[in-house]
Amino acid sequence: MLNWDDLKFFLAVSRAGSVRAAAEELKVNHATVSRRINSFENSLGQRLFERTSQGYVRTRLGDEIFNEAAYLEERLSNVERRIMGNDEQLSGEIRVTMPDLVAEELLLEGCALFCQQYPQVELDIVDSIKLLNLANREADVAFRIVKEPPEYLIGRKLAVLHRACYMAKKNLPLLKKEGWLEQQNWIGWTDKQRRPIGKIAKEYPRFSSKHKIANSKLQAIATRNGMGIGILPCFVGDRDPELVRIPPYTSEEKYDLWILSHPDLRKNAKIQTFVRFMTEYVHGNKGLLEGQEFIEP
Amino acid sequence: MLNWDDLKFFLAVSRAGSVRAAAEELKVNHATVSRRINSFENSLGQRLFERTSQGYVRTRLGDEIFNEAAYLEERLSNVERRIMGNDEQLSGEIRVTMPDLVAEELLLEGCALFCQQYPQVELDIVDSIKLLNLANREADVAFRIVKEPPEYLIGRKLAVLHRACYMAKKNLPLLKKEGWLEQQNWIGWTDKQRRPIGKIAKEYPRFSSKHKIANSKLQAIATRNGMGIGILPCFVGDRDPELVRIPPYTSEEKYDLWILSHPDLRKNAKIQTFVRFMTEYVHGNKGLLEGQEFIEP
DNA sequence: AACATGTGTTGCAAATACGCACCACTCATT
DNA sequence: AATGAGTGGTGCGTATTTGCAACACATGTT
Repeated sequence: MLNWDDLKFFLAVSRAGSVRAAAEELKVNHATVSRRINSFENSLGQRLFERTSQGYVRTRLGDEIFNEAAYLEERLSNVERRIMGNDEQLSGEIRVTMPDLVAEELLLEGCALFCQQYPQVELDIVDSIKLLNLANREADVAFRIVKEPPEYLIGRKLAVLHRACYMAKKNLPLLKKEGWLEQQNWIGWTDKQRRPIGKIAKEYPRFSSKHKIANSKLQAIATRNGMGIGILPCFVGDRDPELVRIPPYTSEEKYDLWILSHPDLRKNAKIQTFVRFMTEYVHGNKGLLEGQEFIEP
Repeated sequence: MLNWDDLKFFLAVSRAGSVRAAAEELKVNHATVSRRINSFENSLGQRLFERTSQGYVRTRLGDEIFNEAAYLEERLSNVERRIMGNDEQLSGEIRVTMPDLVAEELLLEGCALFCQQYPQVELDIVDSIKLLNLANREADVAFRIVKEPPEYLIGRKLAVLHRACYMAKKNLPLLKKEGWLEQQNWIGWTDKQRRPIGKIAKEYPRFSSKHKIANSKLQAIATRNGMGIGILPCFVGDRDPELVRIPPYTSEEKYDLWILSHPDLRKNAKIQTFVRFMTEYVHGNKGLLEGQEFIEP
């Protein structure tokens, strides 16, 4: 039986005049187009195109089919419109979940831009520490900070999150005092993690730990107020005008930021548009996330 | 972008009312239909069918699409007809090659039926011992008697060919004479094979070999005329009214009959129709080929 | 003449779709 | 109840399809 999709390829090549141009239009690799046209012709036992050095030109049979196929495509776009929602515009709801810190500092801005561009789409944003279950479809899209995402989800790594050590900017004059920095303390997270780990923490072996604040946002505020040295994500610290890194100003990569969705939604136009949009948005702010926007004093 | 082929599945399920029935119509596994419908709905973000215990029932959206899709299918048949029509005129020819013996005894009858049902197809039948090259399109379809076909071709095993030992029916009365059978001789093929090989030959260790006839058809005639005991394919011997098997009437499997074509033609409708037709035809005569139609006297 | 840019094809590894064999469930018949 | 014939769903091994990258060839430019 005829493969309907083959006609789509036939039309694209017909109009574009070459395999490569058609491939771009169809957003697939040009080798795929080449092979599918060849396979289509084989299945018919007929040639639809003459191969010239400039590209593909329809044969007589190709011409005959072209008109019918073009008409079909036209009608098909009606179906598509009817399915995709009555407008060309995307509409409906997208449920998104994201960690509160990145949400506040960065992602919400991106979401706002998205809503501006697609006003019909309604975002249901859940800023939750708890990992919502994408498998159960509690959310359509998730931003997560992990090293490796679960393998049953699909998505991309958006950025490598860096962190660095910060102090309150208002204490900057004290830094010149000999021995002052050495007497400072970390701001602790929990009992177990009173001593920060990672290579960056080893730069300051003599720091002690004081306080316990198990929340990133509050850690930032505490640091801002001079309660100690905070290890904060660069996208928080570098952007905060009241914070400065301490010497030697280096940052350390810790986790990765991923955007994830369920494989079933891989072909869903609305979801994928959102994913692409946010991916691009975050890439635009990659420097901040990866701690490259800090300028040494 | 919409996958046009998904509509084909949508239509089939729509009409058949269940995944399994649609699968049969589409000649694919029902799991495939199930998964494609689910994936289609996921890509739309909307349901096209309600799942009931009796099967799939269209939703309101499904109804809307159904009309458009049904119309598209109708128009699509124009394309198909046009291609087929063109196919008839330009290359409405299938080149088939087959061994002469099976051709005469069985396959040609099937070909005749095929031509009757598809009068627009012209068969170019080459009954040749020499193996034509399917890769060079010297033939589109080949019937071959082998144990294992070359792996660069695709096809199916049609039957296991059996052979048995025959004598002229007119000599049947002599069989009652004590010791007559033991004095008979094989009809030889070539020098090297003057003594037949295989387990069936061992049943008659005392037979000598006489004559040399290197052609199956002529061997049959020779046997018919009482020149000796012939080892013949069952589809020749069992069907010949002038031949009978000798005791203990057993048959032995020797080669397999295959129908083969080039992978490039895997999707060629004409070829595949022919292959399917002939496969079915030969299956209908399987008993004869496999020597099960002989009734012991 | 060398080069860049256009064309389509092909080998190979990875992604994807498929068929098979099973399962769970519903419903009608025994 | 027990059975059988429907329904759809799922895990797994395999077959097909795809993308990538490297080609080979033609054409126009430097």
